Amino acid sequence: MRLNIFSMTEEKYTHTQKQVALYAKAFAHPARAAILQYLFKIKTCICGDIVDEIGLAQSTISQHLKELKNIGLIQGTIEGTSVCYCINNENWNKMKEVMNDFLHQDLSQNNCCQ
Amino acid sequence: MRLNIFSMTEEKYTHTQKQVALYAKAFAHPARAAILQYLFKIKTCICGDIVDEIGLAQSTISQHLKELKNIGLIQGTIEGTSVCYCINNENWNKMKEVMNDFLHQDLSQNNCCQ
DNA sequence: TTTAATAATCGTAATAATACGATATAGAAA
DNA sequence: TTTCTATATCGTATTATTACGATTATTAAA
Repeated sequence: MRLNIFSMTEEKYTHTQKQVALYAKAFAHPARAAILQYLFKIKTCICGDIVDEIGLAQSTISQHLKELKNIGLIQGTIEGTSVCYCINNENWNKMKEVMNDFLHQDLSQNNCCQ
Repeated sequence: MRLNIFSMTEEKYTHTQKQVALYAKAFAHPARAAILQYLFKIKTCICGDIVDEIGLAQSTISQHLKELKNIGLIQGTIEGTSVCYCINNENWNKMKEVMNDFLHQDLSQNNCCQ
């Protein structure tokens, strides 16, 4: 996943559409959904054990963590020889607003086929 | 996008995590976000003009529509020589529930790095 | 029927995502 | 310093996604 792929920078799409797509990409792999859920579940920062929690290679987890960090949904703090990761509340809430607006579009009159 | 890619069928992830990833993939391209927004905006079914609305080839739009239809978020009804597409309310609401649960996980105690 | 319009599908090229092992880096402990 | 531990990054193979033109299929209209 990259930020500057062709379709993301095209003027073809609105800012919102690009934002939705970008955030959705963060969740579009079950490993990242699992990482985020885990960070919420333990309700604190964790140093280390994500690799044990999810059965993927250390380098793969690191790659997923980097993507989540680039998007801003998590943050990492160096803690000695390990890194503590946790949800970035502020950015998570910003993301939630964007996604909520998208998910809660009004459907009331959209029923001609149903 | 396919439903049966390796990572989606692995027992490694929970049903929820796989569902979140699957739904997120639907939004993970700005063209699909745009198509869905457009279907909401016009508040009715549309026969045709999605191709004009979004500047992509007809075959590309058709591909995106197929993906959205496979996931169940939209439905198409043949109407003469064209096809009327609209949001599938029931499935959209199911998706919303899954995504809402994921997005609204409790953050209150998750503040040790912030 | 023939022709036109509309959308789906096919074939395929280009790009992106994913995974993993190997290696590098940085800090802690000895 | 040397060694250990934890994590990041590199290189790369595999697979998935995306886009588009060409073709096919279906229905409407002439």
